[in-house]
Amino acid sequence: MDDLTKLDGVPLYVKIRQSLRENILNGSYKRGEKIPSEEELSAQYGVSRMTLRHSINDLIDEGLLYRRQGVGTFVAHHHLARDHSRLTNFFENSRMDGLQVSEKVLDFRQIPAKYQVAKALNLKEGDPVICIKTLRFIETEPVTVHEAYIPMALFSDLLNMDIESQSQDLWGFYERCGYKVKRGVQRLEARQADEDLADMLSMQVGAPILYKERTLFSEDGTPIEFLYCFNRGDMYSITVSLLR
Amino acid sequence: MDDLTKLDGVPLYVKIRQSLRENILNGSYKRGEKIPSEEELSAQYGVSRMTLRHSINDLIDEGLLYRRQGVGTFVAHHHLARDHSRLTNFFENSRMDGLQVSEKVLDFRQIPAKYQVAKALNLKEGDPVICIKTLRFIETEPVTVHEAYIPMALFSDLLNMDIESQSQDLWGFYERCGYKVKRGVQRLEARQADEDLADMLSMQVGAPILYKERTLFSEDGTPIEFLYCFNRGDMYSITVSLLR
DNA sequence: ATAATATAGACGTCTATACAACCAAGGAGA
DNA sequence: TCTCCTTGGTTGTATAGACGTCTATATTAT
Repeated sequence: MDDLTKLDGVPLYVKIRQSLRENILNGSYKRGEKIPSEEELSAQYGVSRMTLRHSINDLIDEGLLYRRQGVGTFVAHHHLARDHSRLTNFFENSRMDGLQVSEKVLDFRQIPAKYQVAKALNLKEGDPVICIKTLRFIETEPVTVHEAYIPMALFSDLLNMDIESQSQDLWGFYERCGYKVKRGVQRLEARQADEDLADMLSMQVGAPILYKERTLFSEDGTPIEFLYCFNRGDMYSITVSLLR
Repeated sequence: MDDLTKLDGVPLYVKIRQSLRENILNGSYKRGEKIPSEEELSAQYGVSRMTLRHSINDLIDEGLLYRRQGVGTFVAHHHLARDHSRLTNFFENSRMDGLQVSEKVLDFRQIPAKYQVAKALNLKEGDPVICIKTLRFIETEPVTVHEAYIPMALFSDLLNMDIESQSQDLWGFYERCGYKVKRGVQRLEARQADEDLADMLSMQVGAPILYKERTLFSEDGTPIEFLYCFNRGDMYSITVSLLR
């Protein structure tokens, strides 16, 4: 049943986690039902109980399992869609839905940071930042004005690159520079389109705009991007998952 | 330095986690700097390395620390505000900001579930649900129309209770019924006030509304609440943190 | 019947140890 | 000077075992 032949560099707990995850998703372990005890499973997989617990802990974090001390470990009744629990970006998300997405770069240059940008990026007012302003489309329809600021000090390479090709994969670019996007904080408001926005997004002045401000952080907590985002209210909604 | 006298029922890893957290927050371990090695800390606290790692793992999940294999463990440069990373509710949040909050119950009764409600709560259309509609105020200003649906089957007790006192602490009520709020999924849109909303929220027809749909889940994945929420765009914003 | 108690099974915590993987820095050799 | 390699330090994975705590159930006493 379970090979788990070693020597491939994949940790045991990862393989076991994967095996358990499959059993849950394909229904071998049914929703709400108790799975075998840790003792039993560790014997089944031929690993120590601590290793097995490592796998189960991960699946609990994913929301697939839950424990009741003194009773057992159970499959959750409701599996949250994986995307919801993750920080994803516009292109990833929309392409996942099978939609054609594209963008047009409106502006791209180095400027001194204004107060709000500097504060979010942990810089001083006036420090150099790169500003990338784009208009984003879903299936030829303009839906979002996107205004990103990234610290010059971290990503000066960007200025020497082909922005058209980079701007669609900023996250990849960050990673190639050694900063993995790990966390973010975003704030959302409902606003109304002013003349500029209405013009760019082909909508009426006063129509609803879903406004978003977001800061992205790398694993070590360095702020790597601050973003203003104006989304057409009639074309865009944002889904997020919450933990307690 | 570190007492950790046992016999109080508090696990060692929790005490150590707390001690480390304090050292981080009060600056004994400075941002970006390396903390002592796991070997060193486990000796310092007089516990095994595995126990110490348990504490550190928790703090990494909180975003206070990060590891670099082969190098060490470091204090994150940017500590996300604790509230942001958590699922919190309206009253908790606003009171934390020192604001006076209150609410008026507009409607409270048992009704058959409509399609969307039934689907979110994992019920069949027409199954009985309890509907609680309230108007919420910050400092005498109406800001939110709040329409919650909860499954009759789980919380029939609610009908026999003083709704005025319960509705302000629904989460506490859920918990007393054995369902701890653990996860949530919410979707946000920008909309415009119709006549009803404009009237209730003392705003003009067409003014922006931050619309929110939310489902809450207990630890075992049972959906326990589905919510429509209409927030005055000029008074309300939503902040969430994201993980990757 | 009801209440107190014992028990078995399950998860929760903790230890002591071992080796693997990885990284930084310094030394050896070309 | 430059490259390669060794080495020490640190985190990553894994083990076997012990004991604590909690829950549900069966048993016993009242």
